[in-house]
Amino acid sequence: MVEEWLARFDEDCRKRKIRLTAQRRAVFKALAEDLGHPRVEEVHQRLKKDWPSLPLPTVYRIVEDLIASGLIRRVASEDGPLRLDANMEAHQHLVCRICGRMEDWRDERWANVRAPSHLPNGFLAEEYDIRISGLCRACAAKKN
Amino acid sequence: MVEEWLARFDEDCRKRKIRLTAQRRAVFKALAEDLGHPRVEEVHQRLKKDWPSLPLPTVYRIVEDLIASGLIRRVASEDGPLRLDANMEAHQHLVCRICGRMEDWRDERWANVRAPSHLPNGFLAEEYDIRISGLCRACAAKKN
DNA sequence: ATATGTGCAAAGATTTTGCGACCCT
DNA sequence: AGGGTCGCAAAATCTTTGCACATAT
Repeated sequence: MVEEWLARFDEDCRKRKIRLTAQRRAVFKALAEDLGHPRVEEVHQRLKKDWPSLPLPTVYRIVEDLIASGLIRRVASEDGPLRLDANMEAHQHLVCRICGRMEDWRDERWANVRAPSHLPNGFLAEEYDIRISGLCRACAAKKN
Repeated sequence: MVEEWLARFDEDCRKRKIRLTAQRRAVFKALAEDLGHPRVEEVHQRLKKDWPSLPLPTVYRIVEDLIASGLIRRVASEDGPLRLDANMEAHQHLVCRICGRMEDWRDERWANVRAPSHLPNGFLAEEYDIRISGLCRACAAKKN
């Protein structure tokens, strides 16, 4: 699957006129290999073994570019560091209100949702980000 | 409306055995008066005029407590600072993928959605946070 | 060739922590 | 009275910026 995504990545870069650099490809590859919503810091660590010198600020810049181009997306942890997701397919997240932990979840009810054609202030909908907020088992147990 | 929310706040504090302090009440009041998803820093600024000495770290601690108790909630800006919302009623957000700007939006289709009774790993659903991700008018214009 | 992207170093912004004093219940 | 909270100061974490050099198209 990673191979397939990388091929599409190259194609998308050409299509969107973003320069395809080795650094960008490496960052995307790291994200495609880790779909557990890693932080930028974690991506950087993962890249260390193949690319020991790639600096963290560069990873930040690349991540920003890829998000702006729609090749990856942010999935806010709601409590601090930015988290990333190379999975652009429709899926939902369960987010713990207390510890911020987040896991993927897919419910067919949401799969075919479409945005209304008219949203306020000319907002251009691209996709739904549906998250169910609540308590994970561990935090629920702590509260009794 | 703010008065009503404050009354409920006092009651909820008692109910949940959180000590009702003047500081906590002031923070909640500031949030009830500004429903535009302020950052912690903005809440702190707003409190300055009524409470010049209340330190920022204390605001952080109070905010953390109120979130953990379900009296307010986080609405992640997806690109950095934590944002807060004292409006606990069901509503949706439009979030710009590029600039992170976020606005409230209410669609009746979502108003009465209920969480499935069984979620993975014993996750305890409290509410849906439905956000439509895309481009705000300004960012859409910049991209042509 | 040239505009775009990267590396390096430094700073900026945001959030957390430790500890003694204070105050709600 | 006693344990949760607050104030203060300091630090840790996360993210951005400026500028010179390198590189993709």
